[in-house]
Amino acid sequence: MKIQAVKGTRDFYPPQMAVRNYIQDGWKAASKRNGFEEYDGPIFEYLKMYQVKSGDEIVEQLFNFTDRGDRHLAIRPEITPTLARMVNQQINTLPRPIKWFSMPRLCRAERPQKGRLREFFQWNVDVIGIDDILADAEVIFTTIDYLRSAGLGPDDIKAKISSRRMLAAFLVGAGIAADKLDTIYPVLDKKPKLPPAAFNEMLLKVVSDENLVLKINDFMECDKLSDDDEWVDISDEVVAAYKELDDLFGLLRKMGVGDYCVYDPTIVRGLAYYTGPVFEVHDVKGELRAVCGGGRYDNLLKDFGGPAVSATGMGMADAVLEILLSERGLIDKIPATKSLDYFVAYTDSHLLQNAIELTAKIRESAKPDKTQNAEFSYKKGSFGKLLKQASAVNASKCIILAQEYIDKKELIIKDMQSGDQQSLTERDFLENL
RNA sequence: GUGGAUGUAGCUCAGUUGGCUAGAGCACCAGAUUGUGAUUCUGGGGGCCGCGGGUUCAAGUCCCGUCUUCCACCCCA
Repeated sequence: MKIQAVKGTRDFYPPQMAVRNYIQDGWKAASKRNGFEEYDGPIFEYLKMYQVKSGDEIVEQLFNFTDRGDRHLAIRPEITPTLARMVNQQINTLPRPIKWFSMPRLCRAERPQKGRLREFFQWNVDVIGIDDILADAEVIFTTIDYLRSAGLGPDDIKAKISSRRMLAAFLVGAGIAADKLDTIYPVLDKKPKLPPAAFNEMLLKVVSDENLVLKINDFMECDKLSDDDEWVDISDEVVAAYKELDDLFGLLRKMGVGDYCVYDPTIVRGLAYYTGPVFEVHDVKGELRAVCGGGRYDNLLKDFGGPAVSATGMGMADAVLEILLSERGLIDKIPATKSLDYFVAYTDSHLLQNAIELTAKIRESAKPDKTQNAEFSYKKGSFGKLLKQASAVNASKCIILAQEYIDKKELIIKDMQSGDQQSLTERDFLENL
């Protein structure tokens, strides 16, 4: 019986695994450069954990099951609830700021499409316990720091930044009841995707006031952050939120990533839990869905039964990122084939035992800080074939055991690139490894 | 969940109005080549033609269903 891979999943053969490792190594390195520590949690949690913020409709969109103890469980579709749970459990003893990152494998039961799979990896970076725009700046910087290190420049990607706090203050200042905001956000989030007329119609349905529709359009079409704009003076809260956002841009410029950052009020994010700055990174051409998204979520820990602790963070999935890197030719150079430091060959099959012994000694000399690998051939072919095999496995050096080895324990070391050969006694060779 | 496209060797694909034993290139394995490799030449292994049903003397080819993949919508944590 032939069994296929499940819909929306990927098989990582060595070449694909090399790409995945390249991406994840980059995530990890950027996290560590910026002072984040790695954490992880279980791959499944109680189903109700994901219903806390998203309601029952979320159940259809995740893989859930009942275990033999009749527990209703779900494979994690995101790691933020796990993070909230873990932090809440130890909130009194964890030193602040809590700067953690993770690269969880996540599953969502959605229809696959471009840049969207049912199983993927998502880099998460969060700063918890700091109610300061500095933390937001650092999360955004870390995100850009990684993308920059992967080879993406300000002409390739932009971090579009806006403020949920400012948007909320503006809407309330314009006359919208605070308890209606959650129904308006998902509509505003669609503005970039809809033709103006359709958007206005949708918006009118939730605000029921044509003047408000115009005002909101004005606010969302403003692409420069400036306190000259008439909407800034609506209320003290708008002024405060404006100043905060302005400070954020100032910090990002100081950090040297100002070129990557633009103000974009159409970045709303559908989710209700954001409370401050929000951002998404997009490809400049606008051909792909968002590379990542994030923002401040000051109420989440409290919603998960913990204390009111502020937090800000970001999530970046591997799917869109890989498409983008690949389109820009940035993952072609990854050595997908295996490489070998030493291939041990011999001219006479009697020397196979010696080759095995020497290979083992080279491997033994490898240290954690100095890895080196060595192989011999399983096949007892002619010397020509062994050399052919050395080429095939990408060996940088081939060690040849020949008559000289029998006579005076001398090895021939052949550089596979240049073809140069030198002789060395086995003892000298092993001592200099 | 809705709609469109798709499926032939490991990969990229060809396969005539339905008609002999389903092909090519690349990849893989082996030999040419028993002390010098990566390019050359020769040979070889690989196919439930996605799966199931139907029409037909005859189906890779036509019809129906189903699954996968891709794309868009819904949703987007």
